[in-house]
Amino acid sequence: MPLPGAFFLQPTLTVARRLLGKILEHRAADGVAAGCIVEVEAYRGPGDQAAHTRDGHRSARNETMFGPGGHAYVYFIYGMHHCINVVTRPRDVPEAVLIRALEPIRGLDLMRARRGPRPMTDWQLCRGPGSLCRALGIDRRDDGRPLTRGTLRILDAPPVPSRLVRRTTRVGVAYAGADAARPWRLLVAGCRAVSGRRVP
DNA sequence: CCAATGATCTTC
DNA sequence: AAGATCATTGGA
Repeated sequence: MPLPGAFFLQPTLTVARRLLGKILEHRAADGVAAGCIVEVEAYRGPGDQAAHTRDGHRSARNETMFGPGGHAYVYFIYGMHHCINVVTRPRDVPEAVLIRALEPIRGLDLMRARRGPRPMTDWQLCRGPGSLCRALGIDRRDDGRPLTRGTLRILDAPPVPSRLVRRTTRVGVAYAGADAARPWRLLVAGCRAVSGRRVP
């Protein structure tokens, strides 16, 4: 079952924590692919200097973050990658959770085809925010789509036990001053699909 | 370490 | 209108 809309209206760090273990599924024209969420980062609105909505900045790119929770905020970065966020909180509270890694569950052959000819183990297919969007066939056309229904959904699954959850600082936000030090990256310990900087 | 590659944002 | 930046990735 897809998660209900109310799930996404909770405080953003709560949503981030509870998203670990849930399933991100994309039913595209060329097939279905899905994975279990194992790494996320919370971005907390106007006051968070690492967020696209810092200081209330509102533009065509981040407009989706100002809408109600439960929708996908997908943006294009570095001229070649897409990243998908889960928008949280009610309308006009511009917060979101970036999905950084998935453990592949379904459609591994399709993921492999989308990722290209480079040899890759299963757990590398959705490692990193750009990589997982490519493996699931997610791009800017998916920006603003609901995650509670339709062909891009987050499905309920058992929560990850607290003893397996680690918190660290967020990746790639060194420019954000004091907010760069906030432990708003959550990940599942011992999971090989987790991106970049590892954790004991 | 650094190049890729283009939309977005800042500044003129 | 031009220049810098970027919630990244993969290869030297």
